[in-house]
Amino acid sequence: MPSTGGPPVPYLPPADVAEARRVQEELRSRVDLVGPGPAAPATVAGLDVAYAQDRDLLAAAVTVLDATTLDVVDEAVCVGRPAFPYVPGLFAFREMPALLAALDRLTTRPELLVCDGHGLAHPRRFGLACHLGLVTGLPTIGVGKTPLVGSWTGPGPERGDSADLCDEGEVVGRVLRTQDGVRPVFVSVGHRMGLDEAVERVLALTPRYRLPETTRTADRLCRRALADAGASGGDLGGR
DNA sequence: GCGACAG
DNA sequence: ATCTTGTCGC
Repeated sequence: MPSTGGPPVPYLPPADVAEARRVQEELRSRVDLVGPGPAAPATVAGLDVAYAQDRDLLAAAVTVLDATTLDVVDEAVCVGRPAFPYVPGLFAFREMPALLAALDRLTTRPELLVCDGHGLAHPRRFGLACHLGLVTGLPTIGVGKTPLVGSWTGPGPERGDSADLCDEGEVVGRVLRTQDGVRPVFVSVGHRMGLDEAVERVLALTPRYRLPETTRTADRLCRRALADAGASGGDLGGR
């Protein structure tokens, strides 16, 4: 029986920065960094958030893709207010409430979540992808566009070339070239997934562009939702 | 003490 | 994240 990492973890909004760090320290041991995840997932979801700083608004989007065709088969958004200030390393507390609300609005249950941000590659080894994995119980992967922690050498210039991302003497992720000659992305395990497996999934999601199709579709959706929220009066909701 | 710092 | 023109290259 594949483990889901124990009993469900509720999402609890922290009162301040110190409490947020304590929550991460407490939950980090419950992450499953090995997996394996689904051998051949039928669906993969992408999550992303867009901000309108000046209006104190945010839109969280989830798109569910057919893992083979990469067509969008389901999607949901949630427009709301940032739930926490932006503090590097505590990023999850800002976006999670809206992301969870969007996930709740899906009509299907994706088999894998690809997050816009890191998982294990985090100062306390508990980035957004890990937290989202524990709370949803789903396998998750973190894909960051820029590093938060760690150092590396390489990777080679071609699609598929990669190098270990190391921090404090441990491998916390993989720096992966998803297209020939483009800047690499930073892949790390979120939950219920091994690193090699995560890298394979990301490559399967990047047949053409630097970023996974999941991230690209979710990005377009949350931007559109934010624009609509401004055009249609400004009331929240998500439909 | 000084800088760095996912989105 | 977001604010933004032009520019290099396929």
